[in-house]
Amino acid sequence: MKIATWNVNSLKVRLPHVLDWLAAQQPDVLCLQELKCDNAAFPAAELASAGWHAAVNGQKTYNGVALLSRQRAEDVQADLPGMSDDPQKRLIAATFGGVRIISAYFPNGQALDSDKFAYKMDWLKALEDWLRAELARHPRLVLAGDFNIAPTDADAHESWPPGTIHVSAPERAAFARLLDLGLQDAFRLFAQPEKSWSWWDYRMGAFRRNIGLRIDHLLVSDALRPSCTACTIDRPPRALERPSDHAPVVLELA
DNA sequence: ATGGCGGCTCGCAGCCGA
Repeated sequence: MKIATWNVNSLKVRLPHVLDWLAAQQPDVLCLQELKCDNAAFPAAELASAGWHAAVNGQKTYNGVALLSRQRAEDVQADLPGMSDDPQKRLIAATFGGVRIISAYFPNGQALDSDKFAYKMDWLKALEDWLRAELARHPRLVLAGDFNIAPTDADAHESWPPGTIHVSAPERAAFARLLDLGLQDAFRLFAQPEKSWSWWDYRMGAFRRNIGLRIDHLLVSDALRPSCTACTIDRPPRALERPSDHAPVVLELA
């Protein structure tokens, strides 16, 4: 089983890249984030023509997540139960072949003294609380998405200011609490090149200079860990014309 | 590295992302 995650930064703009990537990579499930379109504007027909089902939790302008798959999604859930008043569309979960797969777009947080950072930490707490129950219901589980957290110093270019957004101690502690629920960072189950990033700023030639962060992750439950055979960051899409600023991350399960 | 890019919007400037 092949599961991937990709923050596309506007599905409308990136649809040609996504269709090409799906055709070439043939994943079982692709978790998308930052659709920036509502459910009515979601390009379901174009995807269906290529043979892909979609479970969508869309939002205009910001956020928006989806699960694309060859098999139809089962037991679809949108949003975090603990954030029922939150209008931001950041999570969708469904079951595929007995594996629970979550596509999540974690809040950015902007800066540690921002209201958006408080929201990020609240969201992380709600995720942790829900995930504990979700893991009990679904031992075979993958939490995939744009976490907006670089979990260790090896996951951020040295130029990223220590202690700031994406690398701060409270964010990393929240990430560690997710692992404590019985999850593994699939990327780190395998030997990887140094300076492996999943996001590069559009500005200042960051991709060409390989200045970035590893903030897109696939966390696998303990029950799935023995099945993991590979996890890689697929850089070439970041080099396309008019790319997303994120690259896909791909997990292979035996 | 703090801006520079690129997406969005009852748009033509400002917000947001990371």
